[in-house]
Amino acid sequence: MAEPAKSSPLSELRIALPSLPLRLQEVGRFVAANDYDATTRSMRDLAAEAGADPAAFTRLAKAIGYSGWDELRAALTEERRPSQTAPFSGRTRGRRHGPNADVTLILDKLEAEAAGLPRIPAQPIAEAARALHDAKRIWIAGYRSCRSVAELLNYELRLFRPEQVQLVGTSGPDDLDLGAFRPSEAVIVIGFLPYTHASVRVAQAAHRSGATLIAIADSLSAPMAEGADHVLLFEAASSPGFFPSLTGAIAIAQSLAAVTFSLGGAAAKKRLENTEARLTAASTYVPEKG
Amino acid sequence: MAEPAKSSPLSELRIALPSLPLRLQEVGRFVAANDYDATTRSMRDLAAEAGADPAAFTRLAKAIGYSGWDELRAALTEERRPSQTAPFSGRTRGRRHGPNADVTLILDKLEAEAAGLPRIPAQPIAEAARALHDAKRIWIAGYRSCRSVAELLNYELRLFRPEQVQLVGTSGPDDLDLGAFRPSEAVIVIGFLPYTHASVRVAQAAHRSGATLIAIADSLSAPMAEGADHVLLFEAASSPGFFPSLTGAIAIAQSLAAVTFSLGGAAAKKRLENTEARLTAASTYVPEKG
DNA sequence: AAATTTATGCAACAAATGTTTCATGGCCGA
DNA sequence: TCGGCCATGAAACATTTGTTGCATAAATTT
Repeated sequence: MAEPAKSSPLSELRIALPSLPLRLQEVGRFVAANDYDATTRSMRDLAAEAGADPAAFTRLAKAIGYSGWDELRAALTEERRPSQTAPFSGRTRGRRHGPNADVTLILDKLEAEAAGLPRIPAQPIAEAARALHDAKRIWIAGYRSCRSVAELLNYELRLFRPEQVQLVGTSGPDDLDLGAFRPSEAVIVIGFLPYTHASVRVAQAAHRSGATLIAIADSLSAPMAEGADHVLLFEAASSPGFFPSLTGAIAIAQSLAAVTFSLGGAAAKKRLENTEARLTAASTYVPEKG
Repeated sequence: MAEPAKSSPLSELRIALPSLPLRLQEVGRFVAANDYDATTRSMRDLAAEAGADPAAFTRLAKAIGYSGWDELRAALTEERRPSQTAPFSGRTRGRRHGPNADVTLILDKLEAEAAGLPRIPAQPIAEAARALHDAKRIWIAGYRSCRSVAELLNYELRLFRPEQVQLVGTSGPDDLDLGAFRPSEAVIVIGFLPYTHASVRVAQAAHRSGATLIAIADSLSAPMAEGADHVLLFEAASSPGFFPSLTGAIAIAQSLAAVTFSLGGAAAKKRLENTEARLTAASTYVPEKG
């Protein structure tokens, strides 16, 4: 009947949590959220802080397969021990294949993407943000994998400028929107190699209309960057693996939104607070633990 | 005669060390070298390992100005507490405002996000990818800003597993899909603070159904991580600015897709080539100039 | 509605913890 | 050499620790 030892005590706890009695769930959550205190302070101390019975901690430990609280605490302690894990990266560059070829791939990917971020030029982002700030309306377009970036930008900008931001193609075929661009507006197009015809069409329409065109792209020579007033560059191919990396584009999008927000000043802050208040009132969010 | 509380218990110890009796010096060195064990294990345990008398620890604590070993240990514990705030990042460099306050904000943001990426644990991603590989069907859910991550994952996975990947809530209300989860399937939920009720509902439904639950979250104690078979952690709050950072979540999503693809082997490669060929035939892409 | 199981708080328990006392042994100054 | 002083280990001490038995409350089944 003894459960086989799983990977990590915290994940064991997490897996078992939903099937536990109510009070045990409470203390389980408390332990997961305060695992450092769990390893350093006494069970009775924790019980007092969690507002629970000391016995609940013993029962919790037994419920997830340990002989008692002491054993659980020992497992948590060992997991937290600092020395065992390498402090930072620069590891195991050797074998290309092997038991953890996957892990190696991931580490290389993360490292490469981390290296790419500081190479993003900041100045153009700041300038583009000012253009967004001045625009009467903001259109956003991105296709295929870039659609996620477009939607994130749309979401964040709408938090404080709800009536002036719009995704291209939400209310029908793209072509309907392409004729709606005006000189006082801004159009953001996101794309990288291989470039879609759709994104190029949007960029051209924006240029023809006289609207401010902002391109988030992987190259200055990208077709949607032609005629753009602002080009924000990132490295899509910098990381290993099959799919082009989007972290750079996401980072640019979020920086753009952040600076535009800060340019908005008190008015933007007020509108964002209103939006958040409305969402809270609609109980969209799970209330934070008290 | 009480010494004033110095900066750090470890430096107090180091300063007082030379003027202590021989045995207390030994014990003091042992504590300095094993301070993690000093905070977690019992005094007698340490004494046994150090080959010293338990009483020596009490005397050591008193010798450097504490009321006893308990108080010294408490000080060491507080010093080691991890969550004090962000572990590093030299933020607020120089001027807070000025002509390029915006550029500074962007640079800080990019730097912080770049620093966060290598801290993403890779092993859980590899394990989750294997679970995805084995799943008969894959569901993906993410709300509000996390929707962009969900859609990116959906897009990339569908490139090579078109019939088995689906966003929760595309074909009607979410609730319709929640009843469709099966034990042989996998459900991916993305979310961070503040957590939406919708994402928690999906996670709970997945757990109840017996499907493999994969949570991409900012904390082990996130409500959608409860009962999850795999939790992939990233730092959402690591970067300055108002909006939580999504680069970590995006990087995880792309790594997950990349590893899952590589697990798919020749079959996945073949299907992706088919998809690409179809898109090329439909002239979705702008032909590369050459 | 009654019976049965389960969950939970309380209190008592034995074991372990940190501390203190005491006896011993070594050291230095008279 | 003697006598005071301090360092040190062993054992006894009062607390505190994690645990468990028990009675009650809640939930579930019959």
